[in-house]
Amino acid sequence: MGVTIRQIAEAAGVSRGTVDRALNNRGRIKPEVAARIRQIAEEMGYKPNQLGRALSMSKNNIKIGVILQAAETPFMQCVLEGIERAKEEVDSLGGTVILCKIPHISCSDTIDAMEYMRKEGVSAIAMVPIEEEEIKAHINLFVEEYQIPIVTFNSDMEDTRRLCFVGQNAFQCGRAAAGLMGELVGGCGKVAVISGYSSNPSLSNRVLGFDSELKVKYPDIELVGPEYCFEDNHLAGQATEKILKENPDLKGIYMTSHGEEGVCRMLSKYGRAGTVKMIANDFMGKNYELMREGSIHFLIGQDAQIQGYEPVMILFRLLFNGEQPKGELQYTEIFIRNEYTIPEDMDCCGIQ
Amino acid sequence: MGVTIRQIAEAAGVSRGTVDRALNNRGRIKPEVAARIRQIAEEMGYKPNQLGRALSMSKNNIKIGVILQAAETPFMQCVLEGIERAKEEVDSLGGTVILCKIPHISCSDTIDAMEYMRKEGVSAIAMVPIEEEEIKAHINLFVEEYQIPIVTFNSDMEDTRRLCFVGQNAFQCGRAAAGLMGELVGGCGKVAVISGYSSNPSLSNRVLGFDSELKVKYPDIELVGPEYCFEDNHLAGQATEKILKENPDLKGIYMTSHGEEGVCRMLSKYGRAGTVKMIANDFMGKNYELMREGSIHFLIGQDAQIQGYEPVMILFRLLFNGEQPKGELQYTEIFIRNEYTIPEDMDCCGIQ
DNA sequence: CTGAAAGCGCTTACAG
DNA sequence: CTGAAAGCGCTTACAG
Repeated sequence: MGVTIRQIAEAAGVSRGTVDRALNNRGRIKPEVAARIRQIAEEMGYKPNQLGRALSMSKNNIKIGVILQAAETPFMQCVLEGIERAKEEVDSLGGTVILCKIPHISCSDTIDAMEYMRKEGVSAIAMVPIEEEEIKAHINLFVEEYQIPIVTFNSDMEDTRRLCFVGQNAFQCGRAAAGLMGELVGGCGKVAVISGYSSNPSLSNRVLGFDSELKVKYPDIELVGPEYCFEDNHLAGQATEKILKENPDLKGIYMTSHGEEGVCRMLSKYGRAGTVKMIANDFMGKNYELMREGSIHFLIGQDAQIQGYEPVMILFRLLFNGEQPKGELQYTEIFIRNEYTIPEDMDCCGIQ
Repeated sequence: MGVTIRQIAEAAGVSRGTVDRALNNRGRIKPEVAARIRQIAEEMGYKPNQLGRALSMSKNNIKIGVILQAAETPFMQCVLEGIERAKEEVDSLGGTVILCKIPHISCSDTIDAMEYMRKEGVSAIAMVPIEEEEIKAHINLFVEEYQIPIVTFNSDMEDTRRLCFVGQNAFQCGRAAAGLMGELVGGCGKVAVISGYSSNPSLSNRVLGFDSELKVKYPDIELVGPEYCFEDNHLAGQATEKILKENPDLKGIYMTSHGEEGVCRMLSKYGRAGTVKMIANDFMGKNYELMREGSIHFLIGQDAQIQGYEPVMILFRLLFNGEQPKGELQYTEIFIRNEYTIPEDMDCCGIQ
């Protein structure tokens, strides 16, 4: 147990309020007195007790808004778990978190949500942005005009005044896949890419990272595709069939996005499951199962929970302690898993 | 902001103390009253405010002891960081953590540390045990006689009354390495193992897991070794040279323990760095560097910080909330990294 | 510029 | 079995 403000007040012969003013630079105090108190506090090794601080400040009620897109998808469900965890922590520290879940992707709903939060009097917002000029303008409006700091997560919106971004470095994710694939196929042969949507920047960046790194590090690998499957198993299966027919000597497939089951089913049908090396993304759906049975060789994942948790906590720390985020780009870790490193007691998101 | 005990008291027409007794099963309350209060609390959606709770309880001063072995090693330095983080958190919640760092491995020092902590009045101990009957007996004595719960970390001590263990599943770690190596060398050829000490159970388990999984999954791989290098670069180099001379067609090396630099230097000398596939453990020393330059292909790591952090927090949660640990064996995650998934802004331990 | 007091939500002796 | 009160360490109007 540490030194308290009361002990310092006694040692300095002043009141507790005066110590508070000195230590927290609140002004309205004679500079000499403040200096003397600060020195005494230093000598006594004073460390403010966060508990007292938080409890006392809980009158202020820090309110943070969170806007989630595509809330119905499994991935966002995991992100949501992280948000809920942060919410519990903020609650227990006397703050409040309000959440808007937007189904699918909607620009107008997003703007409505932002406006709603402003009316609710939030002091900060964490949100998944959408690639739209209107959203961009609104983010800047909130930050500059209303002084409401904004953290983006999952997708970034670089050319705005947002405080920082929390999410995956998709390009690097693709490179990691390339490094794995290069070793899996022994550095030569044909490797295909199946992606989800050509319009999705995260997925495109994975493809880009994968392609460019293969070209640099494994120039003897020939790239096939990308084919697009719109995250649909049936379409993914069709794409796989097409690729297999055109490239009977195919050695590997990298999937940037969902549709893994469809691919694996088709590989099985052609007797190629396990021999065509496969790398997929995210610890969800049937992916662990497919890895256990040998159809998927590596899974690359992001910590979805952290993507929900951190943005909220970054804002809370900012508002509560004045603590600035560590950097503008907070990339979440890129996990590589094989069948031996599947967590045993995992939550719905497959992260331990 | 949630419902408070005061609001419940008003709603129920009783005092706050009575609500406290009802909600925390403290007895000395008429069962019907207790039941009614609990129902009201439920209806109002009461969640205890941890802040008020902690501040109030900080009078009790929960004291937790931590005993660290081989504290001078880089790995334990990282574990130490986790301990420090836990200590800060416990401090800020009104508790105390006292720490004994034991240099090298000493049975008598460990017992002395345990006795010291008991005299200091700790309510629980987190410790790295040593494989000695005396330690085993002492752990049981503390748990059974003195009612001081003990959590082991880093190494386990299975047949004792310790509450739980936090650390790596070394056998599984070896299997993960086998899965990687099998793919790296294309499922056939000669693969060597270099370990640290034959007497260290963690290292032996890695070797065991590696060997057994290769036999099952890649029967065409021929195992060489294990050689022992006592975590010394020079000896590791000699072992490597011996292996290379006896097996000019060597395709891979798995190192369970330190001495990586020595191995890589020798591989370079023979012009085999990069072509002999290498898998090593832990994100420390020069390992990331060796991976960047292509000498090491995969690193398998454990979250050393968590190994320090969790044991302390498990005990704190137990003493503070009566929260039981989730399971007896809390295996930390097994991370696989290639050169593309090296965290950018890492602390000394190489974990983000 | 400084102090005395009330309050944040909970727990805990102490009376009764 | 129940209540009234003090206290944990801090912040914040309110007086002066």
